[in-house]
Amino acid sequence: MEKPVRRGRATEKTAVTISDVAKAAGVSTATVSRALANPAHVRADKRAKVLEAVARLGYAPNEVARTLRAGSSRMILILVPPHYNTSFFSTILDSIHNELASNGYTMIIGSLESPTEDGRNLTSLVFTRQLDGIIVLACTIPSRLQHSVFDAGIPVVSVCAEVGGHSIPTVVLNDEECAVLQAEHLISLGHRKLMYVAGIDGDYNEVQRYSGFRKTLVANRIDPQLAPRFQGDYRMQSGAAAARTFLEMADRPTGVVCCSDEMAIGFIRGITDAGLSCPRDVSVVGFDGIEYTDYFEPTITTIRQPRSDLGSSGARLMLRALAGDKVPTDTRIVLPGELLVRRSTMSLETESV
Amino acid sequence: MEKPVRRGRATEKTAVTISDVAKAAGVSTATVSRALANPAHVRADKRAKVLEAVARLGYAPNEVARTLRAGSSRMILILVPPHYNTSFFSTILDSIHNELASNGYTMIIGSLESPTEDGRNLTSLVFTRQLDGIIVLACTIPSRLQHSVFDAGIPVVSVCAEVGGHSIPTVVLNDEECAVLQAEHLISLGHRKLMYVAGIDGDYNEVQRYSGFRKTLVANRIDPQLAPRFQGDYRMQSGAAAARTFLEMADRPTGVVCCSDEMAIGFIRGITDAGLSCPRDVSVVGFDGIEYTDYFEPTITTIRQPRSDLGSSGARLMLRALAGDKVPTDTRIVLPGELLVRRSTMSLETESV
DNA sequence: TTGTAAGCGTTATCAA
DNA sequence: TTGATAACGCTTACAA
Repeated sequence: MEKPVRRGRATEKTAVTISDVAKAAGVSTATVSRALANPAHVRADKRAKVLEAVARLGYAPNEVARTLRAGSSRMILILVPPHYNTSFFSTILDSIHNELASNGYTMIIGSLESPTEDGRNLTSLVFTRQLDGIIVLACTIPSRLQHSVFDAGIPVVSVCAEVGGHSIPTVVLNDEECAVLQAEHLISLGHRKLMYVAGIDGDYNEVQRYSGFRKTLVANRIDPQLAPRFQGDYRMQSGAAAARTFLEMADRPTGVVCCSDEMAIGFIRGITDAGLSCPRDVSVVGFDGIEYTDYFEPTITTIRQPRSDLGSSGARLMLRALAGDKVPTDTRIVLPGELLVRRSTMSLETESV
Repeated sequence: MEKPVRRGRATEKTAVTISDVAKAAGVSTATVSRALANPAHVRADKRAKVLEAVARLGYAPNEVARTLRAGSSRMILILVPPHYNTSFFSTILDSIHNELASNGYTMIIGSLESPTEDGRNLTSLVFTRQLDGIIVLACTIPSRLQHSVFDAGIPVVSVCAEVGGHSIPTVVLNDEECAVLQAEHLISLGHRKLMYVAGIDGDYNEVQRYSGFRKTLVANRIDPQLAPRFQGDYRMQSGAAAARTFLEMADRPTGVVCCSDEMAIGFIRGITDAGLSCPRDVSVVGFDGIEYTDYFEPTITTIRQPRSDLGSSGARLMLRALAGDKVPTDTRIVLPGELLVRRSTMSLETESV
């Protein structure tokens, strides 16, 4: 037998490999591999020897080699939206992580955040890092990226929004009904001149919520055409911009429905700077239920999203798909939001006292 | 020549490999590899043929195989603290990402977030996924993890805090001086009864800032022993808890220095709920400069951290180390913070008018 | 139940 | 400058 000649770069710090363990335990590498991955198929005494050697040598399987050979990395990519609000998403990420980790999967986070990030990095990540799956979190996927994401042949699950153009298993909030809750709340307080501060135009959540808003007006015999709609982008600055528009109106609305809490905060800041007061001069409802709404002055009436459930339901859908279970592409899990009434809204009557 | 028998699992979707390209271009796989990684070492005409084939077949090198062979993944792990505040960290992550991405590195984010995450996942990530480096972001590393992180033989850089016990290249804010700015600002407004709302006990930033706070009192002939220190944890809830403690005091301070913006927000919420007003009854200074401070009512006086610079400086340190440059372990880059005076602080005299 | 050995897709050494 | 080929460390089909 020929002595194997070492080729390639010299390993600076030779890690413990499976053959070291095999040698130490007096078995073959195959047995070590089996003892670790498939304990039932290895006789107890050998298994014990292997485990002892593993512990003694501090062996950890090289995941890169495992991935190359087995064709699966046990890594799930979570796509998060640009400028995502951690106040909102961290809970979701956390619940996804818990669900995946307890099933042996690692999650890595990819964002379309920076200007330099046109998705090419992620594309290559998807194609070349042997990802096992992708969870899309409230993202609109650029078409360039869509191509690669959906062609990679790995399961994709969407959470918090539907991905336009592709039918994939999805977990969403009952966005439309929640917007109904927002508007009905204001109307029940006597407000009939309403304004709508929109999220990113065309965005799934935005479309759903605006639809609920309009339907509620119609149901209450208010002409939706007369309710101003401000085009925002979910962020605080656009809420402040909405306030500027609001302030210039001759016949100002008395109730404002916002598509995010951040915009509600920005809006209230804007009208406060102009000497108006919330809720005395105008009632404002937010959406999401981020922690800040409970600390802001005034505390903000909003829709609480079941973040943990959204995340874990999405992760479980992914795990099912990874387990080979054929999850129908039209699977929709719809979770209910909840109206939290706080101090940014008050009845119109009270105001005129 | 023997026909190679296909062993192992059948590949469902055979991706384009380097040998497909080699075949199409009429060269060897070695030449393809060189044409891509080391263009100068390949004759122009062959290189052109290779590139054409790459483009035509849509070839993307399998990074897993590359990593296994080359021993480097071009992946950097960013360790983020539990419950990290995105409002603050997203800018830092973004600048790190930009710096790394433009040098061919991918960043992955690992957090010590969840209760189930005791660091074992990350340990295995470090050891088994062939990471090239670790950037520790404002983290206190659990000792269990420290072992693996520092023994992995890859460069580690710390950003926003020093890692206790190990000397590694670090980028930090001049925390102590910033705390001096906070305290001096209040003192210059006539406040001499000051309270300090602390971050996590023993935490690097906390220690530095408290030191600056105490020094400023001493320099102004105020006995630091008489200034109450509330033990918080950087988060909003603990700010509200600090307010409850404050409210019970017989002789209430008139100025409050907080170790984070979130605690400042929580504190103001707490005293507002009790019928007090900020800044009329008490002046409050935050720390970090998150966007919310500019939207909260009142807007909050705080310390602005140079987040982009913190991130990119840290990333550049990492890139230097990856390039083989021996970065001294005692490297310290200290960046200056800036006091932003807003409306949560006012002069004590004005109050007594 | 166990061992042998092929092969995952790349890079890098060596010889030409 | 190029090609043949040996690893990288692991899993797994197959034979024993």
